Amino acid sequence: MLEKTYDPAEIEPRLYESWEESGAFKAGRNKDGEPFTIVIPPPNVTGSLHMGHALNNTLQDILCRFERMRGRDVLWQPGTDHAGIATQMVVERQLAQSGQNTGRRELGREEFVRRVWAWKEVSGGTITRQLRRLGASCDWSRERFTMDEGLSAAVRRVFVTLYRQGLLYKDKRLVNWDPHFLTAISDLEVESREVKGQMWHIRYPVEGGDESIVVATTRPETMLGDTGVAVHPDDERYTHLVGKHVILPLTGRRIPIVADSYSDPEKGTGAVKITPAHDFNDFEVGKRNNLEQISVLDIHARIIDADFIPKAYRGLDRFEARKRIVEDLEAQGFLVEVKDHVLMQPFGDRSGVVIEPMLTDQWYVDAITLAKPAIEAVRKGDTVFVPKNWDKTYFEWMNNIQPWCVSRQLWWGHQIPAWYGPDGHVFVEETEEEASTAAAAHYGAETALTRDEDVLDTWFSSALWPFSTLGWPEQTETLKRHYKTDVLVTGFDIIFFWVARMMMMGLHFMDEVPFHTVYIHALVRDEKGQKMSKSKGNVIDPLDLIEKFGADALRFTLAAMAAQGRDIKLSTQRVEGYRNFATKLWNAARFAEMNECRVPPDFAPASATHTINRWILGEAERVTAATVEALEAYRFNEAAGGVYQFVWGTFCDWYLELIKPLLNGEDETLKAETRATTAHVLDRILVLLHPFMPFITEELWHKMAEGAGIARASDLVLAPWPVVDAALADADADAEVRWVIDLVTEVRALRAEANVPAGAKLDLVLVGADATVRDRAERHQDLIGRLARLAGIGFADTAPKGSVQIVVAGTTAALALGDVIDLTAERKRLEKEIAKADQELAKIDGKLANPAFVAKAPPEVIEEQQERREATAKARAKLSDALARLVASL
RNA sequence: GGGCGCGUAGCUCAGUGGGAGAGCACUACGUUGACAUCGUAGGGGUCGCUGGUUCAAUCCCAGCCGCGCCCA
Repeated sequence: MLEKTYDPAEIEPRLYESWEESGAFKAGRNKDGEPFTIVIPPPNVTGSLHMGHALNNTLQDILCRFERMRGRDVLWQPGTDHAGIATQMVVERQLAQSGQNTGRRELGREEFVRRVWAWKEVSGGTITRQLRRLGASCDWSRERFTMDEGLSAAVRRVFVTLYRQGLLYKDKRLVNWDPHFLTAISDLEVESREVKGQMWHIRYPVEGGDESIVVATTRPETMLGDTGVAVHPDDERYTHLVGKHVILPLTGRRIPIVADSYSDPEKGTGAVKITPAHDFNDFEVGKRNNLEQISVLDIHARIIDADFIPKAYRGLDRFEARKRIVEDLEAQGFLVEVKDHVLMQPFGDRSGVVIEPMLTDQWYVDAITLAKPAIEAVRKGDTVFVPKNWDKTYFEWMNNIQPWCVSRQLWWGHQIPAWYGPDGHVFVEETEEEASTAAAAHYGAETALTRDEDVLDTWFSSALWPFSTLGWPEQTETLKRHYKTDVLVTGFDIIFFWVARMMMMGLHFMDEVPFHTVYIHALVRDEKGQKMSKSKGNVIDPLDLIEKFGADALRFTLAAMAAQGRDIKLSTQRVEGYRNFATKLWNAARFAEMNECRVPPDFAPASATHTINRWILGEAERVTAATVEALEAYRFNEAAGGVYQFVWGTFCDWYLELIKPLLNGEDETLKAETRATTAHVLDRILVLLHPFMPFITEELWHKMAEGAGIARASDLVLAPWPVVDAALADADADAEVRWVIDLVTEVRALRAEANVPAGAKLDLVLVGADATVRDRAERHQDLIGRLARLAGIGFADTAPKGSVQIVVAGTTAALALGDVIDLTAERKRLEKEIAKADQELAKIDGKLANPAFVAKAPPEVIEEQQERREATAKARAKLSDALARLVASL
């Protein structure tokens, strides 16, 4: 016997363990099945589960469980990401907090990396444990880590291959430099924010004469590295100065005035200072005009110690230097004016400090070349985005892609497989031995090499994830069988970081797209629509919700809210509501159990005879088909909503109520059929709900069988998904039950509006009922009586005196209210109903009277309108009859 | 400046070229041996505004207003 209440906290962990032990999630278990493959977006190894993960993995799990039941050989490939900068940050912070005053540099690279690994060992299990708690049916036996042996080998192979193909190279260019972490970062890791600053107008004297030119800048301190002044070629104010030189204040350096269309005559003074080594635009201007590139900042963004820089500024922090330089310019009369100015300033997304464009040697991937096939693949539809619109975002980025800076001056990550000889010659090889061999060949003798200190951008290894996790560069069976994968489920925030790069790498190395579908889901926000963040303190921890309401409730909530194209504003109330849904299901199962419902081995739904049973069997097929259709289209919310409505609104609210008289009746054959049907439909519900609510459904799957003394062929997780049997739909049964439901609903509404005490049983008379109605009423009078609280159902040609009338499907039903009738209320009700019908009629008549409508609308629409008009008119006539009679009796 | 998206019940949100929906909240009443984490019923909306297309627009198109996000 099922416990009175459902306790997810007890059930969920136990069931997960048993699934994992039985190998239910293992790929290859079902060798005959067509493969279905999803690679998990690898969470940071030292992270913990947040709401975005919960959504992301719930959706993947729904698909995996659905396809597994449908007979596919499912591989949900799990794993974690080493998350270079993020993880290094955490460990550095720990070092700082340990109070031992040892930073990573004091520790040394080897020891520091050892400590990061140690931290990974300690905390690395957290997120995978939490994914299990959520119910994620990953094949954990295949769990990977971006820095494990195999994946590291893949990284080296890709690096070396791209290098040899000329698609990866070392270059001295401006990069986004993070002066806090002392590393280069990619464009994507830079956040531009609007900042209130100033615009300084500085006068640069023109060489040989009294003239001067005023430049406007937001970064006066970089003037130490100015190597030119640019004016627009068409700007007549300055034409005569082009080709001349200015003498840079404070340093006295002599720099040229050049014409370049980069300067905007409308902005500032129309003249700009050019600092090629510290500004991306200036870098380009400098290249076009052959200007020198002079770096004036060190890696900490302090003014360097160099001869050409006045002593007073050497070693100053950039902001301090700005202050001093502005003061000095003012003192010496070079500062013309200072204006408040709002500018876009780049910040490191992790460090939060102002990013400095710096001229450094870095490794770059030729993304422009790699992007071409990746763009084409989406254009051709080899990979489709769902919702479709996201392909625009993808194209936008890919069409404007820049060389990808992949080197990082960090310690935690894949060290770049490049070695340098004494003369700086570079050897790019997969191993140190190969590099040594190459060096020996190059120099004609054994030569000591030093390895490149840098590591690769974390996303470099993530980009290989769909094939590296399957065994590449080895040509494994798994790789052959499961690449390309099926669908990638992810948030839009990493389309650039990850999706685009997987597309490029997948196409380049596997010659095939990594997935046929990219399902982009929403962002989970708090109930006010704010992005959840630690600093705002509005983070809802999915594990708290799981603890409180169960993983099933959280999963169902996320699925039900995962409508395409809109963010999810999560409220606890909603989760609570779906917890109640789980309880409802539990209680429905208890009811079935109490009534000894079970599916006999030879049960054939098609042979069911009773209308109620035939009706629910047809409905069950319909909801099954709808669920499949919705899931195949990634409409999670529709799938969830449809099943919810069926379980609560159809099965519990009506079917279970309708069969109570049958189960308590005398007809044993009918009872047996009804029990079988109930159990059959309940089983169906468990199957349909399993992808969404795996725990409670699995529990009931077993508990119901136990109670009935039957054995299940398998756990629900591996049970076969039903093939829809459309032949079970029975239009007559549908119409009949619909009629019963309408009648009961109408009578209930009437009772409530007429303030009939809940306990009072009334007589119902069907007026002028035809054979069909009479037949239906007689057949179902017990249950109609029960649900509508009737003493009995009779038939008559006219409504009994003093009765109140309603119209159900064209037939007048009279309720003898006797003393309990509230005549005024009843009159009001009838008038309201009539008014509603009149409004409706006016609307339809308006349409039908319109010749254009009759001429142009499709025949079926016209017919439908005519039918509606007739039905409404009939009902209105009966209502007004009833009203007339009522008024007469007053 | 470029791009994407959103404005539907008090709140959170579905949805559709032809009869406005759900959950929560609210109100009233609770009875029938699954369920008070429940049941029954009810109130509540010119579907942001203005035009256009159409026989017909909440839905398609344009403009406007308000809001959000991404990129520069």
